[in-house]
Amino acid sequence: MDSDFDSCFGYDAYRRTCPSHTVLEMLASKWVYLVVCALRKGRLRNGELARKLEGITPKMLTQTLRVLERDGLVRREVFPVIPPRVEYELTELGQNLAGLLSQIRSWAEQHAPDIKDARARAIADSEGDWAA
Amino acid sequence: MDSDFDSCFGYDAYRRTCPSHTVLEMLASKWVYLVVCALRKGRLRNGELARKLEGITPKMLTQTLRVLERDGLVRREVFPVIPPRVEYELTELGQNLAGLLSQIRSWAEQHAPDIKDARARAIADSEGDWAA
DNA sequence: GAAATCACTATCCATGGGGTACCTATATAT
DNA sequence: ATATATAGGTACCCCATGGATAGTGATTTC
Repeated sequence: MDSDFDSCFGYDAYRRTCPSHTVLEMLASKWVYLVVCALRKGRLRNGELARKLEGITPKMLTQTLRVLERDGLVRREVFPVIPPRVEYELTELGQNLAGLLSQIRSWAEQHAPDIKDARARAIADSEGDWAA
Repeated sequence: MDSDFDSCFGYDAYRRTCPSHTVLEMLASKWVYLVVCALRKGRLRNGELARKLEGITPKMLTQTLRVLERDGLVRREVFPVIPPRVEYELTELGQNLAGLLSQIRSWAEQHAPDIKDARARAIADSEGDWAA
């Protein structure tokens, strides 16, 4: 197993029309990564998420949470109080995914220096072209 | 370990200015996922990739490969023949990442039915609102 | 009574993702 | 000799989306 094959379960993410392709499209978002990772350790309120995810705008936060809720990865609970209180938590499916996304985030943090170096080298190389 | 902590290695992907944040941003692309996964089993030519990734346009393929090359995940080899021959393969860093991305793709294929159902339910629920 | 909290919603703007057409040079087909 | 195909791109345009800013309603705080 371990995804040695390109496609399992009868679905093929390489195919435009395959449902798994649209799932991959949904996951391919910086904010989806970060929101799911942030919720991994427990339920959080909108404001708590906003403070944790530096630079996210209210619009993007709500938009991302709505998509995750629609796709069954996040559960939204509203408390009918004033001022309003809304909490978000991962569903079982969401927790399942969060493990993988956390590994990606961890990989990004671990290899950020390598990639920074690669980018610097790419720029240096391209600047050597000026006298071609 | 195993990313039980939110940030390791002194990098924090939640911070806008952290290099790991820009790495996550780069990875948050449908075509990056698919190109890296496609190269996992060996080097491929531009045309082979184009045929494998249904629906990718030449521009997006080239753009994606250039980004991956810039970031040190893909190596590009040009053979000076006519007609031109160019091959792409993962670097060691790229192969390292490909394992994780393949797991995500595999997860997407495995859970596509669940998410399809969740979306159908979301639509059904919202359509029940018309008489609210 | 002015400001802040809280969870949004609405509106605007700009970036860039994505599509189409085109390019170079050769081999093959007609 | 002309047309087509291959191969790996580049140049140009469009619009959808990401992202910034401002507003909403009710309540507690200073």
